[in-house]
Amino acid sequence: MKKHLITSAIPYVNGVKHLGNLVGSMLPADVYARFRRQLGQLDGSETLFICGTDDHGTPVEIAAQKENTPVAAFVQHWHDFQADIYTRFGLSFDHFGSSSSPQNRILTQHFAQKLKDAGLIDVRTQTMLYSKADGRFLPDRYVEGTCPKCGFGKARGDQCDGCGSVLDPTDLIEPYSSISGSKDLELRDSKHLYLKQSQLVDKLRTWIDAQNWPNLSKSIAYKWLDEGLEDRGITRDIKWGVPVPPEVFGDDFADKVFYVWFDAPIAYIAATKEWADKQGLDDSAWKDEWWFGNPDVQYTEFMGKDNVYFHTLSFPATLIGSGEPWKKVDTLKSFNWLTYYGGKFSTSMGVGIFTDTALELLADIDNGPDYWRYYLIARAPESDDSAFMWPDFQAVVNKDLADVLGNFVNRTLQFTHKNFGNSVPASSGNYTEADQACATRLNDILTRYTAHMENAEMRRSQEALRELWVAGNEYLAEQEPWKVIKTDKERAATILNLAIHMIVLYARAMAPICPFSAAKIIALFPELPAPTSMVPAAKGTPAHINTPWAWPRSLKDFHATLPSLTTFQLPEGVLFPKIADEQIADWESRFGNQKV
RNA sequence: GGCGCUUUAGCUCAGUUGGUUAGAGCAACGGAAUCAUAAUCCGUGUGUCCUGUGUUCGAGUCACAGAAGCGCCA
Repeated sequence: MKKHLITSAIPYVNGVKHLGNLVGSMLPADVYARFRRQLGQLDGSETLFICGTDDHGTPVEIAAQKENTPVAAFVQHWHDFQADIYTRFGLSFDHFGSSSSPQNRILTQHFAQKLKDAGLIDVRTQTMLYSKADGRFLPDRYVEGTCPKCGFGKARGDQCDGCGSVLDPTDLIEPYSSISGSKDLELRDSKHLYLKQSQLVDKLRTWIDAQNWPNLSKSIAYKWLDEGLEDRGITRDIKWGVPVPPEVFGDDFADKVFYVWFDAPIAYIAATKEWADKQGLDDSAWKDEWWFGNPDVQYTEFMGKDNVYFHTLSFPATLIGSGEPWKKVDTLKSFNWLTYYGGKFSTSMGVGIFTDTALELLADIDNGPDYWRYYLIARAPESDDSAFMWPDFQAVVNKDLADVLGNFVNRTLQFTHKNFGNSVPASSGNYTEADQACATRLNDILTRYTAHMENAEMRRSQEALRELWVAGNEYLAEQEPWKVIKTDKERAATILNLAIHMIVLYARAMAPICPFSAAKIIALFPELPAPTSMVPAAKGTPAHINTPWAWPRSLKDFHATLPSLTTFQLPEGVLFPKIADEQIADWESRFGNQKV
């Protein structure tokens, strides 16, 4: 039986993520996972969707220090903060873990041990700047000084923002610590562990040759291989991280931790163990079933393009180097950036829309998160960077969700209600050519839609979904039940019966992209099972994890999985309230409407 | 600096292995209809397919050079 393992790149724990982070991996991964779960109800396949926060590294350590908060508490706070936001966006992780979990510490140390056993770990000495005032080694970006090339006063140890030169911290004139400002720096030697990736080049190439990845992913991977993959330092002189076990690597390493990019991808595995542990399952539930040598597992990773290197080379190097049969990625889906009016979303500059703000802006609308989900999927930066603009957001949401879909549901149910009350009018069973043509068309669209979903093609999926909705409006315009009913009530009943079934079809088909709205529509039909949630409702908003709705792969599948419909309710209020022009104008003035 | 991506209708983008009059959605304009949240449906596009050179019977589609924008560089 097929098993679909899905991971989204884990967001850095420090602070709130913006919409670009959301659309770059977690949201498309969620759409794909939801689709897989629904399809699983037809083909029996299982789905596991894992994510978490990336907790380690210097930025977190320093941020916590500045707030005078213990790092672990700082991390826990932001982890919970982010998890809550994602729940409210309807992200249906089976588990949202932490790279600072005990599970990850054990696994990371396990991999380091295995790599050492395989002879792939070297000890090398690095010379780095040490700040006495800060009591720590300074990573490149935390050293500032005057650029030797252009004289720019605030050049960083890795690069000069004045002239763009790539620098070494020791190049800087009058270097100082950007943490404390102290100039009391000195060079000290420090021993570090290196992963001998250069010895894994052949194995990696053989593996990558066999992969069916998108061009972008493959070309990035080959580029690194062609240039000769360099050995990589996997330890750091900081305190916050997975400790390097001195019993394995010696006392020189007692105060060191693994580099954040060494332990972060391992957290995919560790978070799966967290998931199993939480339910009291034994190790085979996460290991043998999902990660360790099960040939039935199909593994799909979602990430922004900046993460491709780590997922195509460095993480696989860890897995392959271990000599153990750990599951490696099968399908690697990478995204470009969402920009704010063509400029960068920037956390430090406060440019763009952050996920918590996005939720607040539409807090009055109970399916408001779907507005974001739908829009972001429609504009997913799949082949190129894609620009967020307020009027575009308004146009897509109002036109597609409110006018095309919302109005179809409303016009169908209102008209039916006037003529047949709350009962679903029975079909005569006599179908016209037009009915057949409509069915054929819906079937064609569903076939394409399913194929796009299987390939995790977001924009195309959204287009197909929209086509389904348009087909319903066209059918009504053609059949004119409001005219037919004056002379032939039975025929009008058949038309409406079909239109009402389309509503349910739409709800099931849109559930991966717009789960909240799908649930809202399904709730109009008392005979249809309501969604249940695995995740506790956060702030009154359920995540709708377990949708009991089979995927409508075809009309045949749709009908086979549908209980008979006899009654319905009119929606209370409007399914998709529109976003007003004044609202957009207000947001434009608040957040800006030009490139920064 | 190295490498890569992008450049197609006012806007956002599709265009498979090169093959006849280059497509979709939005916007705009015209019309139909009135069941519906004035929503819907139908119709309307003379676009140096960034530029240049080349390969070819034939190029948006391939090659080379260049321009602009963007990204990545562990």
